[in-house]
Parts: sequence; structure tokens; C-alpha cells
Amino acid sequence: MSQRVKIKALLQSQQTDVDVTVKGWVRAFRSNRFIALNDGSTNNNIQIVVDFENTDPALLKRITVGAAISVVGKLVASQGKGQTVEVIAADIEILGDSDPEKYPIQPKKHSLEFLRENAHLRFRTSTFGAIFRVRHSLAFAVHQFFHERGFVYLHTPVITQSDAEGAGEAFHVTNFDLANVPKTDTGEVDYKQDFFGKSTNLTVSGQLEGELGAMALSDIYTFGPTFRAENSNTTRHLAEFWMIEPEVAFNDLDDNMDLAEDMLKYVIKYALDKNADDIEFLTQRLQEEEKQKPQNERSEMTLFEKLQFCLDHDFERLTYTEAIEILKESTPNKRKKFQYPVEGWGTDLQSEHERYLVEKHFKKPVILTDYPKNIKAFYMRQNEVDANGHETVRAMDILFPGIGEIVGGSQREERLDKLEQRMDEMGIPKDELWWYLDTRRFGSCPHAGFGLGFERLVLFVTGMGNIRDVIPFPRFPKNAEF
RNA sequence: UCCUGAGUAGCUCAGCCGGUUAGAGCAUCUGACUGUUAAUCAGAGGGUCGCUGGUUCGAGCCCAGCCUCAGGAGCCA
Repeated sequence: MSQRVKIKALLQSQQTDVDVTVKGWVRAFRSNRFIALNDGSTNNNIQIVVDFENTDPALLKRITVGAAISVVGKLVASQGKGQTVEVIAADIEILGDSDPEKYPIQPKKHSLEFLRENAHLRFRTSTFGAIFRVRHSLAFAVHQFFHERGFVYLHTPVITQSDAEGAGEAFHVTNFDLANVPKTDTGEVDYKQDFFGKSTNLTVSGQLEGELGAMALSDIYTFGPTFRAENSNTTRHLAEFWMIEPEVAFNDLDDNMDLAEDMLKYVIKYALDKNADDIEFLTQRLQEEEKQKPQNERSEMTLFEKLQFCLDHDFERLTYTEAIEILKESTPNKRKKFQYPVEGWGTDLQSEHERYLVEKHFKKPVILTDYPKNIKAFYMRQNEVDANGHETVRAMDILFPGIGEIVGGSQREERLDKLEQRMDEMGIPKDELWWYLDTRRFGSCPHAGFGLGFERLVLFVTGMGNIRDVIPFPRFPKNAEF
């Protein structure tokens, strides 16, 4: 018996009239004769032609949607339209039956909500097969990008000590019996008796530890799971998500922007090259979906065109202050169309403002820099006060069409006195972060980094609308199924 | 967490002003057909109308509370 050949290889095969073994899951069985078989190696199915007149009827009945089968047969040029090659089955073995009365995935359109509730089986649909192959490619490309540039992949801890940086609500990690939590004399939880001897939680960011690595290895990146216990119910947030956080010694904010833009273009190009079929499929899917919308809400570009456009154009770079001026003078602001009118300098931009800049004004990815100091984190490098008395920090956010903020980063404050002063102002406990401050005490240097929400990148590249559909098993409030 | 909308067959949905036996398409099953591509044709089975309570002679429909989901907002990546 010949070795199993993956369907992707079979479909690309130049040789016909050869014996092959192919294994996979039945997507459809038409006319008691044509099996559409898929094994996940590609979005495309191989057609298996069954000689039903000379096949045991009991076996035919077991060829149902979702069943796993093994086929030995001859690869031939297809007589029918829609495929170039097909396999004439000589022998079919049922590896795993699939009761059609109970199997939830039918050969028809399913809503994304329904498939989300069946996340354990949704990989078997064309859409999710394509999404997760693209997701893989993007992850691989991220590693390749940094590896090629001499970065060290640094594994920062998943369990960290008390959340000191305020990057959002953290999940507590404890080994206590919750029905009998040890208390101190004053009635507080006695973490000294807990597993780690102190209060711990799941990481909300690997950045601070990443900086420690960068202050010796120069160029590092992290790529791992991140957890936020925020009660966020949106299409862009998850309680467990994957974040990529490069940190580079001796980089300033411009270097940081260059790195982020290069990386995004690199990984998008990689997916376009390696997953052409999947992105073509997802482009079609999105176009079908857009047909449901009224004409004026449809996007001007297809998914493929959007990705290509992103590669062909420089991201628009401007300061927060410049963005505020544009927004103030914008038509929707003057006509009071914004829910939050843009008036003064100093408040954070709302989603609608970011969307206006990216989707209406510039119509391409935008990098906003130099945000007001008091709306950003303590570790961002402080600029000199400008002529208008504005206090800003060397922050940058990359905004993508349809996604919003995909990257948030900054040049870090490397001056110990400035950093400590800022921590005091913001009530960040310096004693808990003594190790972080040590980098500023011993051989401090300018450095910069950013965080990229991996799922938001996958969202953009696949053209999907809900972040829960681009991670295999999404974690969000009231849901930890599977 | 807030705002808006939704929850009826396996799926997608309809169900009028509160009225008698709750419907359709797809899927499934049975049969026919057999080079199909969301195959086609005929027939059949399939329901705790999200949950709890209330109003009423009578509730899928009205009221209250709760749960879940979707979209938007906030927080952010």
C-alpha cells in the first residue's frame, strides 16, 4: 500500500494514473458517488469517485458528512468541471463514523455564532480551516522576522507577582482553599502562606521583564499568552490573548515605528505568499458577507486589496497634537456628528475619532505619537514641555482600519530620576518594582518596544469581524468552554 | 459594566390585535435518479416557543426578574 499523501500535494501533483492513499474527513457526499474529502492541508477538497454499483451498500451508508475515511485509489484527470484531478476509489475504509443525525456541522452555511458554540468542531469548516492556517503562518512569520534580525526569543513568566503596572485587571493565582483562606491577625488574606509566599497573578504584559532582557541581549521579543480580567464584551477583546512584545536597546521612537511597520508588512506579505488559497477564500467570504450590507457600508477594497494596499504604502505618521487639529477641523466634528466632540487638547481619542483618521481621512494605517503624558503609562519617556505647555510622552499607537489599535508602544523612560518621579505621581509602588528600577541604576540606556495583539493582526489579515473567531478556543467573560 | 436588539425544529428564520392542532427553507430519514459541485424529485419524522414567576377564561405573543447571545460604547492589545 502506498503512503498517505496529503491533499495539498495531491492537488498539485503533475503525475496522474498513479496509485495513492488519501485520508481525511468527508465534507460532502453527492449522488452516492462523489466524496469531497478534506484533510486540513489545504482549503480545497479532493474529489473521490466511488463506483457505487460495485460497492457494498452498507459501506456507502457510512460515508457521511464528518466521517474519517481512508481511500486507496488512482489519481486521474477529472472528467467533471471544478477540479483538475480526482481519485477513483478502489478501496474505502471507514476510520471513524459520524452519525449524520447528531453531527452538528452540515454541508450548508452556518452562522459564526453557532460555530463559536461548536468551537471543537469548527476547524472542519472551510472558513475556520483557512483562519487557523493563516494564524499559523502569521505566528511563524513573526518568529522568522525577529530571528532574521538577530532577536532573542525571551520567555517571560506567565505567573507574575502583584500587578504593579496597572495594565488592566489581573487574574489572581492562588493555591488556597477558597472556602478557608488563611487570614492575618488584622483580617487580611495571608499570602505568606500561599504557594509563592506572596500575592500572584497571571501576566498582563511581558514588557517589564522584556526590558530586563533587552538591557543585556539588546534585541529581544516575547510571544506568549497574556491575560486580562477586564469585563470587556467586544469584538476586539479577549481575556486570554497572545501578545508579541519586542524590546530593543538603543532604539528611539522612530526606530521603534520602523520596526513595527516592517514587522507588520513582513508577516502580512508572508501570509499572502504562503496562504494565497486561504486568503482568496476569505476574500470571497467577506464579499458574500458584505453583500448583506447596504451599499454605503460596504468597504471599497476587497480583503486581498486591503492587504496589498497595506504593503504598498507607508503608514501615516503624525503626533497626537496634529491629529487633534485634524479632528477639530473635520467635517463630522463641525457638523456635530461625533458622539464625543473634539474640543481641547489632552483627552484620549475615542474609537470614532481613530476610525475617522484611519478610514476616512488618511485611508491607511496610521501611527500616532507623542500622546499627553497623563493618559499614558508611567514607563514612557517624557518629552520636553513644548511651547504651548503641553506635556507629552514618546508613545506610539498603530491604528488599523476596522481594527483600531493593533500596536501600542513607546520609547521607555531610561532616566532613573524621571522614572521614579513619575511612579510617585501615579502611585506605582517602587519597592515592588525594585528589579525594574535596577536597569536604570546600572547601565541604563535609551530603549524602546511595543506590544502587538496577535489576534488583532489575525483579525485584520483574515478579514473576520469578531476576535473570538480567530483564536481556537476564545476566553471571554462567562465563557471558558472547551 | 452601560446602551440597543435577539432567544420558536439539528441550522436559518416566519408566526398578524392574546384565541382552538406552532409554520417554511435547509439538514436528517425512506424511496427514485445517477458525472455531481449548495445535485435534483417525491414522501416522512422532528418542538419543555431561553428559565422562573405573574396577568388572563385563554400566553410563543402582555408584565417582572434572571440567564445567554449579537452589535455598539468604555477599558485596551
